Amino acid sequence: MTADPIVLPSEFYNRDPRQVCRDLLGKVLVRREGRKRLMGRIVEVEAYLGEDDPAAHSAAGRTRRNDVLFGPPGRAYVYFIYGNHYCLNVSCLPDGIAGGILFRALEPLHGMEQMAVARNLSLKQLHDLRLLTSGPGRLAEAFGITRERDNGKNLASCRSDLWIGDATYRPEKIMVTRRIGITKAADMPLRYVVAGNRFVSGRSTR
DNA sequence: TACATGATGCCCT
DNA sequence: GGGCATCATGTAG
Repeated sequence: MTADPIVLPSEFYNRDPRQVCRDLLGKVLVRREGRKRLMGRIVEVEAYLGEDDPAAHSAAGRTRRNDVLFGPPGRAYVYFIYGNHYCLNVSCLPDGIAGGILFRALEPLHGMEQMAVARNLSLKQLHDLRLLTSGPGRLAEAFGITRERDNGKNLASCRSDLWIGDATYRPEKIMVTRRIGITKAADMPLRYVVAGNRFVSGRSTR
């Protein structure tokens, strides 16, 4: 087994979500299951700016549901959507100021078999690895992420069983587009993708 | 207490 | 390309 990547400190997230988005592309999401590891390279994220962003969960002010977004940076904000799916976010900006980033797609790096089991995919379906982690609901399911288990967890600590590590990999080119699946503030360019990466969600991989 | 809605994915056509 | 499952949350009443 290769060594774990170095965990990114909470200061990394203590900035404008748009800047964190750019720097997060290419980093690695790690799930520790005992001695085993699930790892995926971050290739698609979306910024949610806080109380001034109509599309953000924090737009209506602080509630029990979105409390993590208002808390300290580098924490996991997990919510349940459409009665079916969990989505993973990380909080940004200092304690008291809302802001976060939605993880939309990963490139699987390690533990693909276990991800397939978590996604209820057969070996035959495994011919396309995009089915594992392309899309926010998919990647959450592949990594076993739920609100009960992970909401509020510190992603900036390698003592957590879910955290984000640095990587030597740097995306050649970053593309910025509109965010997916929202109606309010839909034309704001706040979705960041690794250009040309085949694990980016959506129809056109470009 | 009731109801509308949603940062999705899957299956069918 | 479109319909639909399925439920936590927030808001209205």
